[in-house]
Amino acid sequence: MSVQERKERERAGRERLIVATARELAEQQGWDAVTTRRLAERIEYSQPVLYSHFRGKREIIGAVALEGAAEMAAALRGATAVADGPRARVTALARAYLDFAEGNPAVYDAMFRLDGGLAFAREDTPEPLKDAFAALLESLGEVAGDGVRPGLFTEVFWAALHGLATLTRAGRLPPEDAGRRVELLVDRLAVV
Amino acid sequence: MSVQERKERERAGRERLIVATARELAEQQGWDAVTTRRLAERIEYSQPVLYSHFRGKREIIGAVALEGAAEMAAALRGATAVADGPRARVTALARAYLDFAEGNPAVYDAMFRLDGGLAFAREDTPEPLKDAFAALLESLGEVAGDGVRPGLFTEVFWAALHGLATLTRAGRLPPEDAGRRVELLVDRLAVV
DNA sequence: TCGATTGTCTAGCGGTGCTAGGATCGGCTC
DNA sequence: GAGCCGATCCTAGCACCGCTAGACAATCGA
Repeated sequence: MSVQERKERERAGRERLIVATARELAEQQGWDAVTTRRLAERIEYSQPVLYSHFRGKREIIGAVALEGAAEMAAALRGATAVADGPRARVTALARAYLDFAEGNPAVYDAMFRLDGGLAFAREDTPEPLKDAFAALLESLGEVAGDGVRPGLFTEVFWAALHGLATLTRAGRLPPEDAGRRVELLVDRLAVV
Repeated sequence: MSVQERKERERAGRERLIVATARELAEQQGWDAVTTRRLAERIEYSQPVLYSHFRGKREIIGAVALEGAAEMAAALRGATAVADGPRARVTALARAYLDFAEGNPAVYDAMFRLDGGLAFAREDTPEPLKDAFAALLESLGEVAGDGVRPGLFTEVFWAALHGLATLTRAGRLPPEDAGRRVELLVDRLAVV
């Protein structure tokens, strides 16, 4: 049995190595540079090994997305925990979200822009994704206002943040006023 | 001279054909299916002909984006023209924007998600793109509220719409509550 | 009618995601 | 300890991608 356990351990380790390497490469040079050949070379295995762990490139992106979702949830909770009052929490949440998107663009893309083959907004949505949404909901539910379903409010607020994050990074919005845009968004959307 | 003019006319016609065919193919099967080989086959010329009109695939995407921007601007102005009062105009604008994004997903992607090699939010931004933003500004400037720069307000509102459009289409947001989300967005952001 | 120029095509480069099939290595049985 | 056998991994290759060099043909002006 011990032999089999060791093999499984090694296999799991190699899988983590694949995901970590894909992420690293994506952050360094963008997802376009993450080819199966380059990835295989970096982990010092041949290409087919990748396919013994994942169905294809899409699933690797999905794995990076799940990892990122857990980190984002932690980052959001960390930011809101040290803020006083609902209004301050929402501002901290928005800033933390945009900071995460800016600081981990490849991970953010894996989560929300690319197709990682993951289910969203459904029952069989993977737990890390549900939890990241829950982290948003925890602070945003407080300021949804009367008669507005917290989930619906969270969706709208999230969409606005997502729009700001993607349009800014794609050069569609000038980066200078980023701070003022967040202020305006929180001012108007949150009911304190 | 007449010969040269005829040639230029034919050339311009073929360029329109390329752009129209690329757009059609993208709407039918997605941008991934728009390969230079398939595109060349559809216009019944060989691949290199594409490169005598455009530097590469990116520029073709850019051309589709410009065409789409003009159409979107017209659609937005058409929708707001028949609405009474600032509040109704903003609602109509938001609906028209999301309808355009849903009805022309490939064009929308060319404009705002893919890299078409176009400059945004700068002086040398192509006129159609500036005009599409202007169409947003015309209705949104009315409801920016005191002390808020209309341009900044428009950017935030636009980002929210963009977030809703992209997250919904990518399956990140359930499509059922789309209408309610727009209502909430207009309610909170617009100062009537 | 002939030469030059313009236009178009064939063929091919290096790259992509992915896979079939053979070699090699390890653990298990005798 | 020897030899079998199955798991594991790699080499080689498929069809496709964006893009381009260079040969060829059609068309124009003299």
